[in-house]
Amino acid sequence: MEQNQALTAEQERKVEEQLKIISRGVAEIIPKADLETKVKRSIQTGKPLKVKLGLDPSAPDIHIGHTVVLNKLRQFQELGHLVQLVIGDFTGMIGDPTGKSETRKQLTEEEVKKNAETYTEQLFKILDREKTEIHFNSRWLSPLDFAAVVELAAKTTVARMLERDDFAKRYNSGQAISVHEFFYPLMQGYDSVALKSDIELGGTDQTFNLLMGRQLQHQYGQEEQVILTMPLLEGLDGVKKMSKSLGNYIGIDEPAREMYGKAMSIPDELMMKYYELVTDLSLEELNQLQQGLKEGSIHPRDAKMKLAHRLVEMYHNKEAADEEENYFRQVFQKRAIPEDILEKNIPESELEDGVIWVVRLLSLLGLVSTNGEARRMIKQGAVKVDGEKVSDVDARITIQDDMIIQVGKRKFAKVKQG
RNA sequence: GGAGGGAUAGCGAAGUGGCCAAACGCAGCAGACUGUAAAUCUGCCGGCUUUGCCUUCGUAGGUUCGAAUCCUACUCCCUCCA
Repeated sequence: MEQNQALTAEQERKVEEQLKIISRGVAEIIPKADLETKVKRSIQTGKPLKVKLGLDPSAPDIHIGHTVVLNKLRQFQELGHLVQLVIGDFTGMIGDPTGKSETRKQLTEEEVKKNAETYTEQLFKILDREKTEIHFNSRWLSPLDFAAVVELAAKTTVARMLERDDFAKRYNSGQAISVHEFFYPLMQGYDSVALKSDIELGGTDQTFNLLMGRQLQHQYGQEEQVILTMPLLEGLDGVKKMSKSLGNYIGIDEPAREMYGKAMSIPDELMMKYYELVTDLSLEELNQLQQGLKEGSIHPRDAKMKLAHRLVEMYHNKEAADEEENYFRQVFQKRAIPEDILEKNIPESELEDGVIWVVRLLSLLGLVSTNGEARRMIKQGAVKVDGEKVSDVDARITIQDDMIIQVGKRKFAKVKQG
């Protein structure tokens, strides 16, 4: 990282601009000085930087939490750099212990392959295919023999491993840590060695693993990568990190309606963070919004609707976004009945002279999962038939075509005579 | 290898012969209030055409009129010692 020839004024400007874009929204850059050096050199030599992102193929659906990092990658691409996606097909068979309080289940080779495919399909909704390399880390990890593995393992210490927060916690609380779990950071780090990455991205929870890459590169005689961590996006619950397994996520492949609805359900406090991390609003727009919310000139609900609209527009299109906004107004603000509700036939065999027991009806329509639930809903006044509350658990309903059954605020079904 | 502790509903956690379908907390669901937010209050929260019945307290047997609770074996987990 020496050769510090003077840059032209034009180049200086470019470096500054790149650094500004790269740094925006980032949680941490380790170390900042190296980033500057690398960017400078890249501009001087015209050689793109290799920016690595490791993907864990255990949860194949990309959600907007992932997009925080992906958007940053796209920015790199827009600046002319090269993205190295590493599908952890090999690592996936071990399972990343990060943030998990217990040993993760290992995936089979087949599961991993299948998940990886799903991944790449979705990724290019955000990334530029032309400037992306896809690597499977089994390519360099499977050929390693035991001697090589021992050598790799010798490059770090148990004490160092135990610095990692979740390992430390588990160790101290007496929970099991399998020895093989120590290999995960090593392998991820080795990926960087294999690819000679310049920069590695990840969520803040990945910091330890990313640092391992730096350490290993150093020990293998390479220039160390710069680490860039992105803030973790909390999920719909507003507390925990967005993740598929917690079910608090918005998937980028989800239907527009789901997406809009889920976006509306995020806590207010998180709204700005979402705007900042997952939309492409400019800084000025962001500030305006923030100001408006603070002064009370913008209703938080409206700001959130705009966010929901934006998201749907990004992953579907404007028409869909408009439609869902409209739907939302209809159903939730005016408490109206949506036009396109699920229709379902009630088979003749369920009827006795055209009459059916309410509880049975609800479960046939799939509005409840058990009869007990149906009873509960009825007792609590959550059930309406054609707008009329049904409060008798034993009520019999005379089926009519187009009859509308409602459970709670959001579940509707239309009865069709079969 | 030795000694000890544990396994209870989605999770955490009480319960140590009948009052246990199992306290309590969390999560979830519904109602009220709202902005399908948050907070709050109320109710529900194994299954069943439900004043009752059926299946559940790691697994399999046993004792008993009666077992989540006692006995036996097994599986898994943890702690300490080596």
